[in-house]
Amino acid sequence: MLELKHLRTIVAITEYGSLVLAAEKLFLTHSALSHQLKEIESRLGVSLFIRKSRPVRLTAAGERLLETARSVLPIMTSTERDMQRFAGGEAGRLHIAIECHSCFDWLMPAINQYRNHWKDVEVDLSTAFNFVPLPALQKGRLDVVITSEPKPLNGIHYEPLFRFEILLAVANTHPLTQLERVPATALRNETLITYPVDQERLDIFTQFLRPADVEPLAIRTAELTLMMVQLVASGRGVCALPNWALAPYLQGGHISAMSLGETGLFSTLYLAVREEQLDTPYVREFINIAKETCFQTLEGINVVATLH
Amino acid sequence: MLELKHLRTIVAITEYGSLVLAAEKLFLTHSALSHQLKEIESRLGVSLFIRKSRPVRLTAAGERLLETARSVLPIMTSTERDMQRFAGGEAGRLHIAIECHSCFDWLMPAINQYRNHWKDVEVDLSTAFNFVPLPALQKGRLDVVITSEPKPLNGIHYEPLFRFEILLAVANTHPLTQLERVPATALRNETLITYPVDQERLDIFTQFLRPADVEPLAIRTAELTLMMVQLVASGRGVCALPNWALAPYLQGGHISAMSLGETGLFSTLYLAVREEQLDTPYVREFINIAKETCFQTLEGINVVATLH
DNA sequence: GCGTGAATATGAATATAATTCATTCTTTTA
DNA sequence: TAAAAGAATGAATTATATTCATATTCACGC
Repeated sequence: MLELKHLRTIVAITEYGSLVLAAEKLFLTHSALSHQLKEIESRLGVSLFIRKSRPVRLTAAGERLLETARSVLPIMTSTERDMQRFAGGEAGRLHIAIECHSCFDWLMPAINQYRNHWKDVEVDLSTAFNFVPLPALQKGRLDVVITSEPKPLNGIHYEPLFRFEILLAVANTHPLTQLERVPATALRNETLITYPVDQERLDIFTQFLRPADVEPLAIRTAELTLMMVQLVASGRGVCALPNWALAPYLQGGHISAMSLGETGLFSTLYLAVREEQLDTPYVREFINIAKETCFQTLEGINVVATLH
Repeated sequence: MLELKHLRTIVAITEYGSLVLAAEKLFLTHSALSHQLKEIESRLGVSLFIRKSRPVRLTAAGERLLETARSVLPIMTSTERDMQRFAGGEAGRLHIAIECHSCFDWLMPAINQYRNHWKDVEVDLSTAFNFVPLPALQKGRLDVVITSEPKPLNGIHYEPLFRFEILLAVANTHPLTQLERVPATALRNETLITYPVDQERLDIFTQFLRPADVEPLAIRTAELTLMMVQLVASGRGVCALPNWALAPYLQGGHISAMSLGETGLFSTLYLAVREEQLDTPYVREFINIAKETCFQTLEGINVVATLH
């Protein structure tokens, strides 16, 4: 019933004091304004202006409407400005999910740095341990997924971040420390400690043990890297972790680590986004900052990182 | 560009989770909604909903728009409700002007009583000593005029309030107190005290002195009734005032008063409004309260008031 | 008063925008 | 994987807003 154009009309008429002038400023003929005014007045059942006097004066109802106009129109203006910022890629939403437990190390600094420059982007981080994140990315529930499995999907772009080696961590006193490289079969006598996720999502199984048709003696889980390392250090099992996740413990001499298999077990971490978002400034910039930050972090802990 | 219907659309879609349901609630086909949504999205250059998922989800831009909708739509609703109250005559404006100095006595209580019941009427009182109020009433700058000169004018309705006698007030020791009725010629030797307004507006001149072709010895003015009475009491002049304005001073015995001429000088006070407003509840009610109140006031001071 | 110029109002014609209908494409669920 | 429900699309239709041409009203000067 009441529309914004009526509010704009009220404001213009009171501001310029006449239909003719107001019409000009609204890029209309005075006839159009007259019709519009008449229409809304008869709809509302009140008159808004007293036309018998010049300049035209507001009635009490007109005053009330003007008050509304003065509070509503600025809101609309600022909303439209914000829409432009969304359109221009200055503002937006970045719901990030990580599939890998150890990613916090470099992702947190990245997010903090990013937030400083992109105040109008709503950043949200969640772990994707209990759901498959890529379909959610496709459907727009997520905007960024950090994964090491770049499954080709319609409309999804994978940006390689870095390549890393998965090492087997063992206690310093463990007999396997005698070997340079650990064959799959060596794990037949070991308790393997993993994150509590589906084996399908762990390279140690999919890339190493299964191809060799090996099952470890036992499997137990731990939530955090630190917990896994402590279990390993006390000789209660072994675990496979990225070199950069193990680095601080290796440097502290708490545990030892060896390559897996003849060639070593390598993996690449990817940042997945929707293709349509690839050229959006605030997304593009997140990718850049993420790359820089993980590089710096990896250098800082003295792990050789080979970009894909 | 952005219109209220878009805000309503956003709200409905988020509330019902689907275009089909939202369209139903908005009394539209889902096709119409789809077109509308597409149109505004392409205009703004942003997408507001992610349609790939069901129920449809808001994008960040959509969230921002929803926020605006939630703050703006209630304002519009309450504005429309207020418009209905204006239309129904429950709310309005009552700019009152009085031409007669002594009217405050009964008008103030009337206005106070009125305000209690009609909170949504903006009451404003001004004196019309320096301008002619009736044209202003015609043109809508005023809504009520209290006058004793019911000049027939297009679209103006005069509601008679009461008839009263204008008495000549003199000092208790004044020789004129010997007379029952004072002839015009008796004022040739008197100083006449009046309100500081044009003589055209004073009945003592237009109805009494001029017809008899009499001019008083001298004329001096005073702003307030009390001042006039004090001047009269101390023998510095005489003055013509409504019986009800003089009543308290007569009862106190401070001054004396006599009728003017053979028949006495009478006048009637009218309440003037625009004809079109006569049936508006809040105006009608003001007329009623004004009538009641001046009756009560006049009775209270023991002055016989004859309603026209 | 009465006439003049400027402002506003009105009616019919026109242009613009919104809505529907019919159909296709997409997503979800059984 | 098929069926059903939801959403998108294009063309036709309808409703709405605007203009043009003209009439009316108002303010101001004589």
